[in-house]
Amino acid sequence: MKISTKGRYGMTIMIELAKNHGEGPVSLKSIAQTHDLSEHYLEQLVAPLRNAGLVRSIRGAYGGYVLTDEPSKITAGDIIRVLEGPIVLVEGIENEAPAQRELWIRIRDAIKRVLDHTTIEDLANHTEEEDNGISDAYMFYI
Amino acid sequence: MKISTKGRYGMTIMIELAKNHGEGPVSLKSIAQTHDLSEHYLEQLVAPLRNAGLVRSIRGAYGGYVLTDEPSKITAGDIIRVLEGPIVLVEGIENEAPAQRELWIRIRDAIKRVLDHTTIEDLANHTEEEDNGISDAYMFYI
DNA sequence: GCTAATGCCTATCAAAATACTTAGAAATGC
DNA sequence: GCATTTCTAAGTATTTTGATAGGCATTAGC
Repeated sequence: MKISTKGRYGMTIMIELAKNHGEGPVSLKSIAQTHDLSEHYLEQLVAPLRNAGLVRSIRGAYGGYVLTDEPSKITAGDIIRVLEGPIVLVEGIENEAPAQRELWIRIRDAIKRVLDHTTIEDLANHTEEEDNGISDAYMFYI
Repeated sequence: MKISTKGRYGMTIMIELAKNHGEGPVSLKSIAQTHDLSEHYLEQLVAPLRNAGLVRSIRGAYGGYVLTDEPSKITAGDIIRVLEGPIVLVEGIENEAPAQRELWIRIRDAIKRVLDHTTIEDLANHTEEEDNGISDAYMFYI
């Protein structure tokens, strides 16, 4: 159970756009360079975001992408859902035994709550200091 | 972001054992038949559960598997972690920008809370009626 | 108008993970 | 001894992931 690079890099793009909101377009090239990612790959990820109406593109030299809405109005869920597809925790869950269904539903609700209550404004404003003490890789195991 | 059949069928096995706790071993054959699954595939899934000490096997005719502990002492997390591996939501998270890290941490904590507070006794006792109204497939999208 | 910068589109591909299947050996109750 | 069951290992088809490649379309600045 993992979030793929689609979701991750997509969040990277959107948070970068949120940080530059109201200051003109941001090019994928600059994001790719800052985060050391493949520009071509980011192009593929931004396409669904554009189709979903979350970003608007400005073509040509000095072009790039801008958010179509305020960062406070865009949630992590909006982004993750577009990029990871409509998230089905378990395929064919409706056929599953009620006992197990109960577990998937609890997990689904927990994730849903986080995704829908976390905006990219929240995240863009998040500073290093608030992370107090989380540093070792193993701390990120569930 | 999906839970694979490993985690799903593993939960199926463990809930079935929980329901029969104290009444002798349960064979994989019976579980496979009840849930219309491949017995051979279940064999592969139960091996890690045995290695992790969650179940004990009884070989030979009329053999099967039993829980090594009370159903109230075994959590969904114990099972999912064994079968899906130590769950890393995001690979190399410690290198990720603090803004994004914050999101993965919130999701991680939410999932963790559910997994560690849901026991297979909870689930085994869960009855159909409590599901009130959840029926359509789309309701399981996150 | 030319050029550089940028977005847009389609195709291809290698590696890994997933979800099994196949084949058979070893142990045990009756 | 035979049916039943666990145990072990290997093989395989499909899907997903994470890109890479090549080229066209649009625009700002000179």
